[in-house]
This record gives sequence, C-alpha cells and structure tokens, in this order.
Amino acid sequence: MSQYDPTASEGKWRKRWEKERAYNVDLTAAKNPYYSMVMFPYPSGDKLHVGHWYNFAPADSFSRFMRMQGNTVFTPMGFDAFGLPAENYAIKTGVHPDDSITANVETMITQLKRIGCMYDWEKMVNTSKPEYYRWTQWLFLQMFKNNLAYRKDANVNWCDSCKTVLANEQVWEGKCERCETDILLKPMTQWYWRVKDYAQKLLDGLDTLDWPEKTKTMQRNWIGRSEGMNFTFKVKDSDVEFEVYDSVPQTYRAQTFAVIAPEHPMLPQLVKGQKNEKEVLDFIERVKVKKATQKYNFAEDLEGVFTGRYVEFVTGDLPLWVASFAVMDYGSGIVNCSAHDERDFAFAKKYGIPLHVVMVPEDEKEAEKVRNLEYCFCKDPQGIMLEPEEFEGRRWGEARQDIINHLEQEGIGYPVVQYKLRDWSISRQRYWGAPIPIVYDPEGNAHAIPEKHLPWELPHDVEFRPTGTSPLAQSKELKERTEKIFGKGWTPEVDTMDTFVCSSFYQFRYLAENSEKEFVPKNVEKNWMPVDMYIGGPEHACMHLIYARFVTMALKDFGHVSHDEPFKRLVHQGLITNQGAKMSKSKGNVVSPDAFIEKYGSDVFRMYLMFMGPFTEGGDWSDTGIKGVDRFVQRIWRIFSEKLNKKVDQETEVTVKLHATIKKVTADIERLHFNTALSALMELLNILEKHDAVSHDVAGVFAKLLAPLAPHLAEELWELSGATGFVIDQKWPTYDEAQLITDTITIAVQINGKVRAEFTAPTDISQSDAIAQAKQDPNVQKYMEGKEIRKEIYVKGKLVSLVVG
RNA sequence: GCCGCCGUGGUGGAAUGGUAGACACGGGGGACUUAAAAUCCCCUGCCCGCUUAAGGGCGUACUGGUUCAAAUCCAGUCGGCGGCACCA
Repeated sequence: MSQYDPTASEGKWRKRWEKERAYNVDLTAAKNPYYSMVMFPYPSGDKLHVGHWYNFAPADSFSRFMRMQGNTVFTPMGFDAFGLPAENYAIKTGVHPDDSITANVETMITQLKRIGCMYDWEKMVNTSKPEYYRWTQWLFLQMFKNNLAYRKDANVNWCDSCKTVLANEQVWEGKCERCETDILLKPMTQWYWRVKDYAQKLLDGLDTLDWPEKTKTMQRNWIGRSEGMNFTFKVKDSDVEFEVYDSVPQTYRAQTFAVIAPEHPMLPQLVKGQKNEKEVLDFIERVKVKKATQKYNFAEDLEGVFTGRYVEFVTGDLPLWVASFAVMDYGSGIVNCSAHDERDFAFAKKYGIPLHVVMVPEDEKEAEKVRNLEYCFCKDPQGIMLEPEEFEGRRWGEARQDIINHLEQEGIGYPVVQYKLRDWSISRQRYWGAPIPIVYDPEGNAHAIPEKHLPWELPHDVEFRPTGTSPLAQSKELKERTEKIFGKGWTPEVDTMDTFVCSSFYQFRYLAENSEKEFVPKNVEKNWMPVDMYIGGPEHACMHLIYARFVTMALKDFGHVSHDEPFKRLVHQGLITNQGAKMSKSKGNVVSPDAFIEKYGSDVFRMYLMFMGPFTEGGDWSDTGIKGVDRFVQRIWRIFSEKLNKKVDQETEVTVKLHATIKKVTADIERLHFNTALSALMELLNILEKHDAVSHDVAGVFAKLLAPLAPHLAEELWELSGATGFVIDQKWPTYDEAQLITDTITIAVQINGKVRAEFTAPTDISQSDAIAQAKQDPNVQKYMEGKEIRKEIYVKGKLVSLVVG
C-alpha cells in the first residue's frame, strides 16, 4: 500500500510550477482579469505564524478557484518594509534596517513559497527599496502640487520613549500603541494631507462597495458626518469673532454660556489682562496635558474655569468658560452650551451657571421636573418646544428643519456639515521611512524636489539612537547632497513619511512591474483596477483602508488612475486564537506552523485551517483535529491509487453524489465557506470508498475540486488519473442538474408539527399521492384516530404536514 | 453609555423557515497483530422503554410571540466578543 509523501510531492510540484511559469501573468494581454490581493505582510525576523497562513492560504484557494472558473488571476505579494520594528531592532543591535529587512524578506519569501500560493513573484514590491519609495515620494509631490499637502504647526502626540510623533490612530488610551508610554504634547511643524477634503466622497463611495457592513459602519462612524448650523459669536469688547457649530440648533434659545477648548490658540490673547489670567493659563496647561495623555472621562474629568470674557449672541451676552470637554479638532473649538445637552447641563450644575429650559416632555409631571432643572432633557424627538415663540408647541424632531430655515432667514446662522475625520499627519521623526521630498531655501520656504531627483534616497550615514530630533538631521551626506543640488544654505526636510503612505498605493505598483518610468501603465491600470478581491485583517478598517481609498480618489482627480475606489470586494479573515487568547510573543502562546508542515505537509495544514470553521470567523487553535485532515489526504491517495480502473460501470449512487458535490463545492468556495466545501469532498470520498473501483473521470473531477484547497495533492492526483498538464489550468467542473435526481426520495410526515413517520416514494410523486401515502402509515393513523384533519401541506420532495384536532 | 456580531452534543462545527447535530475530533466496543502503531467495521445529544425492538419525552443561552412548521423570523432578558466613546 503506497503512502502519500507530502514533502516529496509538494517540493516537486512547486518546482514544476516555477519552471513552467504557471503563475506568471502577462498583465497587458490578460483576458478576464481578476485581481486578487492579500494585505502584504511586514517582514519581521520571526517565521510565518498561523495568522499569516490563515490569511494567505484560504485567499489563495479562492484565487485558484477563480482561475479555474476561466479568469486570469493575478495574485502578487510584497512587503510593507518600512516602519518602527526594524529601526528599533537597529537601535538595539546596530544592524542597519536595510540589512535586517533584506535578510528577513529573503527568508520570508522562502517560507511563503512553502504555502504553495500562486504568487507572481516577478511583480513583488518592497516598500523600503528606492525603486518603490521613489513613487511614495512621487505621490507626495502630486499631493503637494495639487494642494492636498500642507504644513501646520500643531501639538502632536509625542512618545518620549520612541522619540517620535504618533498619529491619533496610533495612540491607545493616552499611551503609545507600541511601547505603552504616556503620550506628551509637543509643538511641531508637520506635513498633513487633506483627507478631510474627501470626507464626503469617502462616505458616499462606501455605498458602492462589496465590503462587510461592519467595516463600512466603522468607516462611517470614523468619518462622522454631522449636519447642523454655524452661529457667529462676537467676543465682547474685542474684534474677535468665532463661528460656532451646533448640531441641534432647535434649542438655540436655551444657550446661556459658551465654552472654549483649552488648546485653542486664541485663548492666551483672550485672557490677557483679565483678573484671573494666571489661573486660566495654569488651568489650560494642566488640562491640555491631561487630555492628551490619558483617556478623557466625561463624568470624572469634567472641569473648567471662567475666562472673564463674554460672547454676544441673540440670547444675550454669554459667559465664556474654558472647559475640559471642548475639543479643538472639531468645529471651531468653541461650543455653545444649553440646558438641553447632558454635558453642558452637568457643567453648568457643577459651576452654578444659569440654565434656561426651552423644551419639555409632554408629561406635565416630567415637564415640571425639567423646568426645575432636576435632570437634563435632550434629543427627544417628541419634546415640546417652548421657544422661540414662532415654534411654541411644536415637536423637537419635527420642527428641526423649519427652525433651521427660520434661523437662516433671520441671518442668525447658516447650515453646515461637520466631519469627525481629521487630516492625516504623515510626518514621522524617524529614520526608517521614505524621506519627504521637500527642501527648504535659506528663508525656510518649502520647495518640492523636482521629479528628476527621485528617488530622493534615504541616507545611510545616521546613528539610530533617538535624540529627539529626526535621525536624518544627522546625515552629512543628505545635507551636502541638498546644498550641491539646490545651493548653499538650502536644507533638506528631515522627516520621513508614515508607513501608511507606502501601503496606500501598492495595488498600483504591483501592476507597474516595478517600472521606473511610470507610476502605473494606463491601459493595465484600467484593465485590472479596482482590485476584485482584497483579503486581510479587520484591524485596518479605519486606517489603511481609508488612506488607500483617499489616495486612489486623489490620484483619480489628478488624472493618474481611472477609478475612485481601490478595492471592490473586501473580506476579513477571522482571528486564530490559542486557548482563547490572541497569539502573541509576550504571552508565549504563538503556534508555529513549522512542526505541522514538517509532519503533514502544507496541503494538510492549510486544509486544516480552513476546516476549523468559517473563514471569516477564525477560531481557537487545537492541534488534535489536524489528524482528521491528514487521514483524509491519506485516504484520498489510497483509494485512488488502489481503485482506479478504466472500465467501471458507474453506479447511480456515485454519479448523483459526484454531481451534488460539484454543486456544493462550487457554491461553498464562492461564499468562502471552505469548511463545508471540504466536508462535501469527504462525503464524496466516503461514498467512493464503498465501491470497488473508481473511474479515471471521477478521479479527474475529484482532483479538480480539490485543486483550490490542496494544490499540491491535486496535481499529484491529476497526474495519477492519467491526465496531462497542470490541474490548475483545467476548467472547473460543471454539474448536471438532471444527474442530481435520484429514483426515490424520503418524505417525512409531520402531525401537528412533529415528525411521526417517513416513507420512500418515487421522485415525481404528486401532492395528492404523497398525502394519501402519508395517511397510510400506521403510526400516522394512530395520531389521526378520532380526529379531524384541518389542514394538509405538502412541501415538494421533503415532507407532508398534517394538522389534526 | 452607543453601534455591530455571536450564543447548537464532550470538542470544532453543519443546517438561514421544512426530518437539528452533516463532516470531523475525542470517547467506547470489535477486527487485524506476538504486541503496538497504522488501518478497517460498529456505537456515540440527554432521558424513558426493551432480551432485541417498536415507540415516546426533552433538547439549539433564557422568557414570550408569529407560523401547519422556528436554531433560523419578531419582542424582551442574560452572557460573550469586537469597534467607538468630550465630536457640541
């Protein structure tokens, strides 16, 4: 009895695929292009972990399926190679990031190849190589040229341990996401990209995408569109005016005070010369740091101080307070406050600021409580308006638009739309990233580096030890290069770009085949974009996946690409945990695939991951179940190598099961239900095992159905079945609906909803015959005895339901 | 607090209105073997019944509802997971 030897077989087929360039795609000539991508990995020094396999292997199975369906499938692979880990490693060991990354990429490629994916390695990208990051810089220049890049002095999130600025997304509960050090504030000049300009477009585009609803909802919340009105507040005894945003302008009459964010740049000027100037300034300093460095808690951290200033509004002169809860990055940083907002209400109560009620509940008892300021009544569509008098008696929800129109007519305010989304800070005070292609003249003005000087290379002569300034500032070579090209006194920008910039456009660079001449060939881009299927983790829902969409939209507006959206269909794989916990080095619960691959081969391992449960749900790792998949593989091999026979009178049972399996496996892989596709194949095998011989045709179909899931074994089986060529080049099998029909069927009989009997009948039995036959069953008769039949239902081919009573 | 998802045997899971537990893992029993591994066969939701059986009851987190029929749809409750949370 021959044993299947996965190690020998898998190596053999990988070599043959490579030799015959089975997975290399001619991008210009492709028919039915299907672009299938996974989120590219970071090349860490560690080996591939279960999470990588769980992402890449099922994604590959889907790609293989699409290929056999007649598509030219392009699945590239690359490396998101810039970023902190390599730099931190360099700081620790002195190994240059370029060296460690190059080595890591090499070992990672070897490991990735063992999965047996259809990657077209000729189109690989590595974001840390000059031939890639010249385009990262080119992208920056496009943004700069089109006024989507700007510089702004801002308090940035500063991690004193990593010595770097962090994006809002990288701050976790006031701590650095990486090292958990408390964030400090540091004023710095940063480059920003105007994502906010695209807020509406980013929002609208979501409706066109085949993405998980959950992810779309997360993006919608992240973008945070809100409709309301702006009012103008003039500061009393001053020329200063503020536009103040209000999302519930219905209750504008209730406004009795206003608050300003502690971070507001005008604040020092406003309080200058006030009696309590020092008190206010001290408060601002303290709260600013507190807000930036720890999670703000509405109830516990509610505090403020009176500025001594008043603002003029139609409701009178409102005292202006500095309040901890006011946010600088939303609206104008000034908030109008009323009795009809939970926070405002709590704040006013705490500091004894007068409140004025303009809306009450319908219930008179409750209304009385609200009038007496016993609790805050807000945002209830049924609330009854007391003011303004033109709207007295109307409902809060229903009167909204009328009040807005009224306010607009009266010139008190004007409608506006606000977004929570903030512009993207792309500057990083780090070494290991793409240098920002900007130089400064002796007066300090920013100039774009002309494209002919790209790639603007990352200098090599830097110390990695963080000093608080950007590492590039130490490079003599960079300084000299800048002066040589631009003139004496010119200085280079020393910040590098956020790695999310690198990963925002790689889908185009795969298509460019690393071309130096163009960002992406127009015809290829038009033919292949958008990406048909993008598979990766849900953790990127609000960063990478918004940035990539923004960049694509911007590039389309600049005329470089032809579509607004980069990823037509998105799927998130589930998470594989170990003993219920996320696998991590610190917990020491990381499962290494290596031992399993060694023992069972890559086909078994990837099938086991898929067999564990639904792809999008992940699951908890267990290493006992893999045996079952190994047995499946060995049984396939044994059955086909022992029972294969040219002359087989195929029995109906086999034919029916075969067609049913084709149908089920096809539907299941389409839905990414790999677990049930596999169980269908196991069922088919269980049937085949009962028969003495198996035809070459059946073996061939089995090989094809198996090809997406176990690519190596399928080739071996295809060869065994006597066929030539690669199984992956074959057409996906089709089933014949007529062959699914059996001679007899089993019909269940329900009495009052409970199954009491079943009988076999000809497939084409009529409704009346089925019901008649059901009634003849002795057990059924027992339940019908002395009772009247009230209703008879026949579900074709499945059951008879009788209602008696 | 808000939004979303989920809850099924000892375990992973299957079934998206039509015979709950497919397919596996684990467990029990048997065959083969000097023995073990491997392999093969049978049993395996819980309970009642029985020499064997026929049959019956209960059962998809909980409580109700809709329906001839509910794991599936609706309402509420409890538990778990994920995201957001000062956005005026």
